[in-house]
Amino acid sequence: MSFEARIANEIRSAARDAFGVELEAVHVERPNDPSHGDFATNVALANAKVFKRNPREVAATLAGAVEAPFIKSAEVAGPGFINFRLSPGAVWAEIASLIEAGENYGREEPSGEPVQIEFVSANPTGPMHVGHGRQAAYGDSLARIMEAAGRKVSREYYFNDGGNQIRLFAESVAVRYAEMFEREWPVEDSDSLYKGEYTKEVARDLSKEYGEKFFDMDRGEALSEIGDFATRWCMDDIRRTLARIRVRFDNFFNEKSLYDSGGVEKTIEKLKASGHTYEEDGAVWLSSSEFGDDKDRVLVKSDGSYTYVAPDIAYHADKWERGFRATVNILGADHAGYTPRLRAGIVGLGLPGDFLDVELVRLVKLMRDGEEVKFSKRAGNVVTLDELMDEVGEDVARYFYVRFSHKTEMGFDLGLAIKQSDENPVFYVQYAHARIASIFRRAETSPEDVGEIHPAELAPEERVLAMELLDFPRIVRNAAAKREVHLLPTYLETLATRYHQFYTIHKVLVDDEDVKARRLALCAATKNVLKNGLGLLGVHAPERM
RNA sequence: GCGCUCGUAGCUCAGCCGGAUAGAGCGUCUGACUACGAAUCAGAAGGCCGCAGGUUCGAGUCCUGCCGAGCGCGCCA
Repeated sequence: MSFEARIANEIRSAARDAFGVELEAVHVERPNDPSHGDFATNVALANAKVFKRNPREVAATLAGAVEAPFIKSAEVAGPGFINFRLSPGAVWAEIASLIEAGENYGREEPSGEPVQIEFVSANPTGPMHVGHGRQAAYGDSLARIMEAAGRKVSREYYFNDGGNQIRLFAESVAVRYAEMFEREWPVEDSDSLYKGEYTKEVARDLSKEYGEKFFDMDRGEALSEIGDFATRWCMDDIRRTLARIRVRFDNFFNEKSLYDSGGVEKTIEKLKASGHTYEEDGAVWLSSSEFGDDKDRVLVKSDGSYTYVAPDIAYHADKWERGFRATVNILGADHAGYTPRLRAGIVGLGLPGDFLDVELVRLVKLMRDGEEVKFSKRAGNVVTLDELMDEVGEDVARYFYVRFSHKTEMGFDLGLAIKQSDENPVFYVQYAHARIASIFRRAETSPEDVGEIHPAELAPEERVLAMELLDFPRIVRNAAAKREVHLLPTYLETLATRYHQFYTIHKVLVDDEDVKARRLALCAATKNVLKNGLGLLGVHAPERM
């Protein structure tokens, strides 16, 4: 049990004994100022009305009543805070068990209902770009963090391999393909085609495998086959990129299977039967405005084809049928308006609306030499995720992506990122880890074997470091609950600072065996937390650098 | 116009369930390597926390309004 929880329990029982008051929420926090002790609580202030007494008086009574071996002192301060100091023995015991826990420190065994997280879900019409990268890094880290916080997680990638975009993409490749044989592939609207260089690569591979066969085929069949090939090509490429940025999925789900299984049709029929649809102008509309959407949406167009909403609703019905009762969709901020209509469809099917939860990730504003790089997949001037990683490396890319709240716009100046890579916060955190590894090499021992710890009073830098280390599980829980991945990088940078400060003032490898064992324990504990924390972000913790 | 997300140091951003003197990195300036890694540390400068009200013992944090930014508001996805 954390010190916060243990202190809260002490306070609760003290309030019960001294005042006959049953306290509900007892807020215990770490003060910013070390002179205010290791922990502080504002109960006397926050519950002034309940106690019907002067807060300072209440605080004094509570502080006097608290008595536990792990608490060294409890003092009243300011308008009525109670400041706690922990006994060194208790702190060292926690540090020892932290080291003992190893990779499980900060991690709870997953239990209960699984949550399904859907993210990236980029269409297979081109390589992943830097915007996808942010969603990939955020989604994967969130999944890891939620797992660490004790939630079962299933990661899924939904890809659209049918529909208009794919048809356009097939045509784009067909045009390139024809060029290779110096022939023509007539298209209606060449402006809407994908123009990226990669379309040539797809065409080259296509021609290698099939030669000129598509010129002799029925145009529709040819396009369908080319589309299949091009889609597969892109998915292979995307999977490679995902692997490179260390993002894994439990399942890749394709839109086509929903048509093949009749899922889309079944969903539409169900919606019709539910009475939440109507026909107008030859189209089938979903009465989504009944469920909070701005307006009603078309499900089936007047030409009989589906809008993208239809398969998406079917897809979510499928998630429900597969047994998921909680899902999180991670989407680009440009899809903000999409949630209400999808939720309307879900509710229309009789499923609970909170089955679907959405996190919007702001787009990445990519800068190069102070100028914004506009990117558009069709125009072809995309900066791909692979190019970004080529320039700054996988660790920097992953770390940088999640360093800021996913809700804020992120400006990423490529030129600057390369130039400043030496001063990058990733290296700051990694350096602390490598530095510790170096100490253990010199000490000729391992972090798992630091010897017996004989508790003693901690120096200020040691105490601050220790308290930071013991805060890790709370940070993980908090990040998971709020789905704010950036709390981890923020924490790790603070921890690294605490360690560097400790390191500068205190020599670890001293002659006094007791002192050495305690300091080595702090090093081992820090190394462990840095490694676990970076692991949650998909960033390496190097032994040397 | 309506909706969503934001507005904190020159720049990029933190800030726990409302707590004590609002923090870090980059940039600028000054110091510290013949002790375990100087990719580090210590210090300085730099703030009407967008503006105005409200809630209360206490507001960067909660509420309302305004100003500003981004995104969305298709029988595109």
